Amino acid sequence: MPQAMRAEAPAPLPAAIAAALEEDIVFGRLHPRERLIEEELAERFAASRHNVRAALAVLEGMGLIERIPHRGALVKAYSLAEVEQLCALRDLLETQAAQQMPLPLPEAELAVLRGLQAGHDAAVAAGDARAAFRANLAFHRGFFARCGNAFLAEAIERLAQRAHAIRFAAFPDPAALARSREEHHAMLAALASGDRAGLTRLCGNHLAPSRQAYLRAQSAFLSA
Amino acid sequence: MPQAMRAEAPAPLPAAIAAALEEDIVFGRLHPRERLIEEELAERFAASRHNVRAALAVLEGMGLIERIPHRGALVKAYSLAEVEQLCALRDLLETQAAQQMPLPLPEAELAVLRGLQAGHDAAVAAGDARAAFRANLAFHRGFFARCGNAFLAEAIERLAQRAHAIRFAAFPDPAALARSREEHHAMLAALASGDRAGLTRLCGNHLAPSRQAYLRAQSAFLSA
DNA sequence: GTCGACGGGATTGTCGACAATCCCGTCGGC
DNA sequence: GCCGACGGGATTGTCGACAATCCCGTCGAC
Repeated sequence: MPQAMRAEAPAPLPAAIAAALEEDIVFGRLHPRERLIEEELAERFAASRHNVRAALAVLEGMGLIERIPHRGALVKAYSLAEVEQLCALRDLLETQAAQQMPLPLPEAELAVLRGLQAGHDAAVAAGDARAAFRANLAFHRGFFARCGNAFLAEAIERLAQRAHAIRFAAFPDPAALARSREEHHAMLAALASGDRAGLTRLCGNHLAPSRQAYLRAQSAFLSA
Repeated sequence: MPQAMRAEAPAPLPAAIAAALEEDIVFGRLHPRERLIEEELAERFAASRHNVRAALAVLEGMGLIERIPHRGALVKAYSLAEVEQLCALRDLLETQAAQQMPLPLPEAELAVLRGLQAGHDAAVAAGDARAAFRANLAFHRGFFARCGNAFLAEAIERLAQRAHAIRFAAFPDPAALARSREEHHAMLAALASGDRAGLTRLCGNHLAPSRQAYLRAQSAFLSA
C-alpha cells in the first residue's frame, strides 16, 4: 500500500492512474482480492475521486478488477480453471493470427517491430521491469496488429490484459524476461524469413511460461 | 430524433439508456455517423447528463459508438473490410465453441435453452422486433455459455454486440427473423442428438445472413 | 446463549454548477 | 479577394458537496 506517486505530469488523468494500478497488479504489489478504496487512491495519486473512479472503470473493463455496486473494487482473482480457459483461448487466437499473417513481412513493417523490440531489449538490459513490461506490451501489440484483422488483434490484446492479473507470478523473474526477449527475436527472424510454421510454434510457446508460473505459484499458495 | 422515452421505471439508470440506444442503433433509428448529444439524450430519457454520459461510456465499450474528446459521440460506422474481418473472427470463435461443446447436452441445460428459445419464438410470432432482438441475444448467450470456456463465450458475445451496428440491415426483415428462429431449433436438435458436425455447420451458417444483408445494404448505399 | 433489530462509521453513488474546449461565422488586414 | 485572428454559442469535461448504501459492532429480547 505505501507507494509514492509517480505523477510527473501536471495533471494525473484517469489513464495514468489506471496504468499505475495495472502495474501494481502485474508486479504483485496489489494481490488478488485486495480491496481498492477510492479515497485512498485519490490521496495517493493526488487526484480527484472522480478520476480515480474513471480509472477503476477502465480497469474493470480490462478485467483486472471487479466492482460490486456499493461495495467497492477488488483485484480480480482467477481460478485454475479460468487460467486454463484463458490460456487456451489465447493460444487459439494467437495461433490463428500467426497463420494468417502475410509472410514474409515487408521490410518497413519489420523495421517498426525491430524498433519496438530494441526498446524491450534496452529495458531488459537495464533491469527496468516496469519499462520492460510496457515495451513488451508495445511489441506484442505491433506484432499482432500485422495479422490483418483488427478485431483479432484487439481480442488478443484484451486477453493479454486479462492475463496480467496472473502474469505477476512470472514477470519479476529476470530469466523469464531474458527468455521472452530471445523469443521475440526468434519471432522477428521467422517474420523476415517467412517461416510460418516456426512463427506459429513460437507464438504458442511464448505464452506457456506465464501459465506455468501461475500454476506453480498457485500450488505453492495452496500448500502453504 | 423524435422518439418517446420508454422509461416506465422510476429511475432511468445508465444501463437502461444504453439498452435503448443500442436498440435505436440496431433498428436503424440512429444511422452510422449520427451524432449523439448528451443534453438531448438527457432530456429524451428524463435523466441526468451524468447517467447519459455513463451510458455512452458503455456503448463505447461495446464498440457501438465512437467518442472523440471534447467533440462528442457518433454512431460507429464499419467499412466493408471491417465487416469481413468481424465476420471471419466470429466464425472462428463460434466454430471453436461448437467444436468443444460437450455433446449431447444434459437434459437440464437443454431445457433452459428451450425455455429461452420459447421466448424468442413468442416474440417472433408476435412480430415484436424489440423483444425478438432481446430474446435472440439471451438465446445466443445461453447457447455459447455451454462451450465450457467463459472467456470464449464472452469474446463471442462482445463480437456479437459489435455486429449490432451492422445487423440493422438484416433485422427488420420478418423472413430473416423466421429463418433465425428455425436455425435455433435446428441447433437445439443438434445439441440434443449430439450431432457435432451439424452443430458446427449451423453456427457457421447462422451468422451469414447479417453479413450478406450488410454488404447488400452497403452496395445499395454506394450506388445511390 | 443466540438471534435479530439498531445505529455509527466508512465507502460508494449522484447531483448541480462551473470551467474548458471546440466549431463556425465574422471581421479586419494585407 | 483571401487569410488569419477573434469571439459567440454550443457542447463536453470536471469539481465539490451531499445523499444513499453497506458493513459491523452493540444491545436488548427470548
